[in-house]
Amino acid sequence: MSQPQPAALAPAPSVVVRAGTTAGAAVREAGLPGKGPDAIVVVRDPDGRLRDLSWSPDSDVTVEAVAADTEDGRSVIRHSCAHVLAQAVQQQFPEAKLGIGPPVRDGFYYDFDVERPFTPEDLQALEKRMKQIIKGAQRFSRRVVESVDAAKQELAAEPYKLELVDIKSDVDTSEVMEVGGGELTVYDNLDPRSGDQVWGDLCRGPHVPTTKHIPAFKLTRVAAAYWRGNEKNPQLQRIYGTAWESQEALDAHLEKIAEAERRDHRRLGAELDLFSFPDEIGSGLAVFHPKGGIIRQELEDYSRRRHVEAGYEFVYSPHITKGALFETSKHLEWYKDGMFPGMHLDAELNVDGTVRKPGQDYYLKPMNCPFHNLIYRSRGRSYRELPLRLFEFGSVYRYEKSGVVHGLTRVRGMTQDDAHIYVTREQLLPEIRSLLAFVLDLLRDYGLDDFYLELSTRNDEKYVGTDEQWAEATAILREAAESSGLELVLDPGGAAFYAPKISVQAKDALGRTWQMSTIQIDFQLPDLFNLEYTASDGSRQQPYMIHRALFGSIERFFGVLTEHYAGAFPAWLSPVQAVGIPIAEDHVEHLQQIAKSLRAKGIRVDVDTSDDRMQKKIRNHTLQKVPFLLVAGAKDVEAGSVSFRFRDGSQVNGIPVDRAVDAIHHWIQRRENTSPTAETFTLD
RNA sequence: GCCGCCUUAGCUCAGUCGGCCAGAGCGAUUCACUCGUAAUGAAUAGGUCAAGGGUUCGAUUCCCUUAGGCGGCUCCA
Repeated sequence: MSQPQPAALAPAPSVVVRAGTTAGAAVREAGLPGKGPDAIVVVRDPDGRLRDLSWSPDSDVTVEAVAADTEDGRSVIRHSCAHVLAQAVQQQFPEAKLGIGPPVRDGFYYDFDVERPFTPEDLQALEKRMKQIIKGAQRFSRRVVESVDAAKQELAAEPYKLELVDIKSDVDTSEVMEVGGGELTVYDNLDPRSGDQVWGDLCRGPHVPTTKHIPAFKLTRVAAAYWRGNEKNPQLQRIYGTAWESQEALDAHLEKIAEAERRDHRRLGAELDLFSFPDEIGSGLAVFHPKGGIIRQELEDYSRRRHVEAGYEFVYSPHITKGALFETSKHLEWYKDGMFPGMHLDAELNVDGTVRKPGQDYYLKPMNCPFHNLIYRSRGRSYRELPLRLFEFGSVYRYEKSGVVHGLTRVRGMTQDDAHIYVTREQLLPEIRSLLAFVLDLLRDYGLDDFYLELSTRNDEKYVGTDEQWAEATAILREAAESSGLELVLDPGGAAFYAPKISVQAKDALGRTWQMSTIQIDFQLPDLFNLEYTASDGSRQQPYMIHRALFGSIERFFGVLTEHYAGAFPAWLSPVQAVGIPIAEDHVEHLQQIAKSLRAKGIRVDVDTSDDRMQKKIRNHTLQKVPFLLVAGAKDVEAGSVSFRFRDGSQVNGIPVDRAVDAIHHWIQRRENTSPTAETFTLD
């Protein structure tokens, strides 16, 4: 999630720190703020390292002052707040052993090894202690530890910290804040009056000058986490919190979390009667109700149409297959754990129990590509047919571990809008370029328009194929990605074992990013399936294969769009596009006539003839997020008109029926993604 | 898969420190009301308190197991 408060726009002010003086003194002399949301909390040295305000260089240096309300400033506040949390935990639970405590996006956490897990009541008590510590204005004081042995002696009671000291040389990531940067340092918390050490922690820093510089924080949740992220290690108890440069920024952040909860697609799915996950079917397996079905159908129909226009051909394949197919494709070798177990069929036994016919294993398919390869291979192919673009809304099943299924975004059964494109070497780059443009264009049509690209490269631990193949495919993807003009982020080692990939990351209305489309170049499967085509010179050549999913999974895309629009879908996707609301029973007939005209144009419209009062009807259909409410009473009946009320409560009254019908029709036909309002809804 | 929390009416949630007929709001149904821009009134129906086992004179309440959900961790072709 992005920040509710934009970081200060002005460039960070520079100050010169004279040799032997502190950064803090220079900042003060320069007249920069020492408190408030834009207080300077650390400085950045010419090498880009963040330094404490107590830092004192050996020679004159120019540094950048880093304010609390910048991303770096917030990280420092959060990291310092994590220390305060750890101090509070060890006050309250002296036996607690410390894990790590880094800042993370929007907050921080700290891991502890404790006898019993923390309870919500513990969190409250800890918050209270933290507030006392912060009020006490303890000083964060950096101290270099002489040697590894000295550090070990000091940390004898902290087994996890000892481990970090031992592995210090090979951890230097943003997650492990404890060690790194060449020397071992401890940050002591000092009592401001006596100067006594109250608490201390192995840490590379930097920190805010005193605990008073943590203006606002909140502990948010507890969870278990494996020590150093490895499931073979013991689980520690993790406390998450968030901290900000001001109470206002914290409140804005909490409000944003509340808004995300209100938009949660699982909640909206029930409220708007779109889909459900009946226990009887099984975890991670959704059913779409009629209203969700309409949205899904519209999503798919539009996609289908665009794919036809872009030269794709539609294919279908079954949901299960004999295991041999996935042996050929190596899915059974690489992903068996993620597949539903096979079903053993067709075996026949003799009376004595011996096998007469051995039978075979069938599997639910986790991917569509092997099937598409069989379609490709079903007859000889000519270079004239390439690029051959096979598309399928393919249902796939993956045995996701029980703890990971989550609404529509992580399911066990889903529909991929999957395409496999077979091309010659020469066609590869232009095809990927146009593919990328196609993908982005289509995503924009659904209302997502803020993207960046991610290039996932080879995981050297886990891959098949030659160095040349990987280098070539990666270079082509990179070139296509760079020519798109979008920001490109590298994801080293993030590729699947068989191919590098470009993924399109889209930001939704709340600024959260979702991985949407993926594009992969595959040189393995054409080989494993012996795919070939006849070139113009009569030789047999192996095609390249591109895997491509646009939505990824329809279910997930549905979930993302639900949250993006907060359930207020664009009119063209809305399950109910218009509802007629009569003021009294006498006005029903008039609305029925209007509804008839709308239906004739393919618009989904109801007339609410229930016993409810008209105010109640407006409330009901507003809560159902219907884009066009058509109100009619005696005045409208007499004038042959109708009155509009929109989702935002704005209204346009007394519109002649024909104009109203045309305007709604045009709005939907244009696939406007915004909600109509009195201001934006034009009647021409 | 691991850790923690949770599961009471269709939905959201009270409640029972182990004891008579388990409550509310919304929703549903019926009746009355016919109303100009976010909740008209009344009545009725609806629950083996997730499932199974145990402890107990007695369990929705305590314990165990299972299923499902939620928040993380690990994983995500």
